Amino acid sequence: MTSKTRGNEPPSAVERRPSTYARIKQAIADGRLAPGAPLVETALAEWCEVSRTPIREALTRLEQDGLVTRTDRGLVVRERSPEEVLDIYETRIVLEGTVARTAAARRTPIDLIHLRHAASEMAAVDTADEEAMAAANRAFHRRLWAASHNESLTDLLDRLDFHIARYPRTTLSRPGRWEQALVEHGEIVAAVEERQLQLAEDLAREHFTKARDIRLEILASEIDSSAV
Amino acid sequence: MTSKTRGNEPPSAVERRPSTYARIKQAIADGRLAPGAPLVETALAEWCEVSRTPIREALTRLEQDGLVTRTDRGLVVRERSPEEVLDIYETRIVLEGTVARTAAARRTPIDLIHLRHAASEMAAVDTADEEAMAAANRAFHRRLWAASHNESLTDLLDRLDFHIARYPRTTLSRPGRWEQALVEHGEIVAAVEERQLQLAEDLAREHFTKARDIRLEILASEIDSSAV
DNA sequence: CCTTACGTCGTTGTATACAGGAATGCTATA
DNA sequence: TATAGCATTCCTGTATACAACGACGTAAGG
Repeated sequence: MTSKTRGNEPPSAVERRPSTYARIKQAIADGRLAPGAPLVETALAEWCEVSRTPIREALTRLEQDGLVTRTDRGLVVRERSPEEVLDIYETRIVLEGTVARTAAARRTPIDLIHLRHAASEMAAVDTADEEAMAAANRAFHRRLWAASHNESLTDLLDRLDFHIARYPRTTLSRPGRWEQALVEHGEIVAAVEERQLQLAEDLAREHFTKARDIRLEILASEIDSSAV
Repeated sequence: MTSKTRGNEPPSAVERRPSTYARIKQAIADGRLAPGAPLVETALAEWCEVSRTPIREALTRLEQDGLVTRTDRGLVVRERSPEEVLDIYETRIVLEGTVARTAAARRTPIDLIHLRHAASEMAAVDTADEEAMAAANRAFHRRLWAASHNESLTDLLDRLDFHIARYPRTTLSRPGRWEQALVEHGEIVAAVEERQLQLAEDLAREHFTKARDIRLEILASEIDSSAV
């Protein structure tokens, strides 16, 4: 990736450049733009090989997303304290539980097909490829969101998701967690299929509560190792 | 951005201009820009007496907010179906319940003071001024949000709030609803004070469930009256 | 040596110029 | 009269010019 240095693009080339917004967002996601890093328009413009105008648009959107914030030193990648990270998990636990309950109430047969497909795709993923694991997991949960047919829920979860996604892979790469997640996904799908509203909600909440607990451990170990 | 030089600005010569974003948002809120209305940059630029650049920034933010959307006819004020409105209420019921529960767990003495102040301000509002009623009500609930000390919750609720706020006043101007809301607010504050987590959550959920029910009636009556 | 004042530079906010693309309407011809 | 083709005209996306503001460094004076 990072194929810059293309100044003379042939008009025939089908090369589809991702939006500046997506590019910067991705750079934040994978840590190339670390939390606290200053975002200078001219520098980003040079990086993306566009003028400041699209950069400004992207930064505006990112700021609205809450991924980027204004400090006295200008625009920087937003830093999240451990408390904030846990708060995001708490919020997500509630919303994912609600999504599961609503999906159990509203799911269509097609939703079930999609859910099962996503679950089996996930089971087939190479467990050495953390990137693919995260993608498959996300795909499954997005299918569950979609099955709730509540767009406002989906919108909010989409927002939350990226705030956590910046801290990648980790909860799923814990030994045994992946297999456990597969089982839990299966249980959630079953509850959704059988229209067990309360059960679906409880299972989803437990599922994400475990993710939060693992995150808490990770945060704790980071504090341990950084404290000197 | 907005002017930081305050204090020495005579309010006469240069009227303190709110941000273009706030202006357009307000215009959407009070219906001057009705749902479905096309948003043409040049027209808005003329209206706000600025160039297209700040307009574009505002529209980008509004689009990110979900208040404005891109159709084949360009950018328009987003229209919400009755189903979507109810879905927003459903989501909000859950989040407000969570906020109340979290506030009961985390509230500080200062939070309580703010809450009681906001409640009494609300009790003192002239019930003929729907605008003031809505503002006081919103101020109270925002205090409750703040007492939860969970910024991600607050962020999401802030987003949701405006999607509903566009349909103004109505649920509180129902006969008797205002007085009932005052009582319910008092109960919520008491539960938060006494750290009754479950009670606070239940009360908040009931409070917003009633708002949703009233909204449902309003939507029903609109359908009745529009059906010819 | 410390402090202060001034100048330069960097960065952002705003305005404007320019080009591509889509929609609309007009005209000419069958 | 209907239709096809063309021109005009919006409108948006991008680039660039410009001004204001703040930060930083340097130099001068106490």
